[in-house]
Amino acid sequence: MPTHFKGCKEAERALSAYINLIRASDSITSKASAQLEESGLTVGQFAVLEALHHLGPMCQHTLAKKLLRSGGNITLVVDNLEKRGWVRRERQKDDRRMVQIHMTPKGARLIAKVFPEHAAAITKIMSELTENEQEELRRIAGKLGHGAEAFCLEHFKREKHNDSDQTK
Amino acid sequence: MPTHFKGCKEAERALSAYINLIRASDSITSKASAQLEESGLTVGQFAVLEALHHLGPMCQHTLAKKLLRSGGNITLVVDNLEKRGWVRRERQKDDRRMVQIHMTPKGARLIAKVFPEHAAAITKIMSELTENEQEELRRIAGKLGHGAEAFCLEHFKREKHNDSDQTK
DNA sequence: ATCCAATCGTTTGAGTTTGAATGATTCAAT
DNA sequence: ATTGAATCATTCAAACTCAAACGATTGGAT
Repeated sequence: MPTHFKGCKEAERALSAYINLIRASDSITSKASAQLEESGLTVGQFAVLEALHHLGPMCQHTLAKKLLRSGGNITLVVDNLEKRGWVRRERQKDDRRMVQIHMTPKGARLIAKVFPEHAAAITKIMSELTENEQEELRRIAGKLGHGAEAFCLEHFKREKHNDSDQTK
Repeated sequence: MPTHFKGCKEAERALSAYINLIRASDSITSKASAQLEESGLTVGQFAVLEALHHLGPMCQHTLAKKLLRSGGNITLVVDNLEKRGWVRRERQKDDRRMVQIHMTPKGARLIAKVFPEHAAAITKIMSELTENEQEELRRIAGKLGHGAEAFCLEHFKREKHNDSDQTK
């Protein structure tokens, strides 16, 4: 490498954006996890319960893909959720390789309470930004994260729109 | 506007932005760590070496504050860096509670090689965004991450053009 | 029917991270 | 000088994460 760096200005701009992106993400994550901790939930546990809450029962493999976690990780998280009586495993009859994860009534009550709290906390944190800034952040960050398939909070919108059905 | 669900639209906007932010951060972090892995460095190890590279020797407590990590974590990371001969510990004479962490020549050579590679990788990833988008991302994410004190990559800028401006 | 590859969940080992407890050292106030 | 509070590094237990190896199950090809 010679003394002058080929993309000095470009690198400067990219790294500044990168640093602030990571920092913002860390900051919000730590606030959010502190808030979840009060309910006795870890971030991973919340993600699983929320996916089940909004999308219904599903097998662990689907869960792993949706939450972008390894299969082994899902096994552990579901283990812990099962220990606390928030979900139960149910072997599928037609394909015994799969295990459907169902929320228990207790788990459903928990997530029904915690999710709005969590959403409100996120909303409050994001309210440091103007509406336009939030829109821009969504758009720009969306371009960077296209590799990631689905994060379940995404389905929050749909739930809010068809408000009449909560029957599971 | 009679909204019995206060802030529905607002929450929707906030959560969408939040989800994309986290997703983008995860995506970039996984790419970056994969790239660092080729040099045998973890993200935490890179962060420590980089801090020492740009800011000079410092004690572990300072390192922990700068990198937003726990003291125990820094001890472990420094342990591992020391095992591989990249840093050395040096008890401070004037205050024997503190241990200054110095980079070895071997560590200096490593970070001098790896840092430009890493910066280039980040720059490439961020080049999915236009210049304006990068600027906007930096500005908006900066508003959200103000709680976080200092991430050492930040000092990259100053190092790169310390001939023109020093507002330090 | 039998074999083979793919899929799914679990287990294991290694790494990272935190928080609490511990021990050493320093500094300030007697 | 002695005590007591504060600071710093280390250690430990716990949790989370991944990748790889493994066993069970399924479906397709022969």
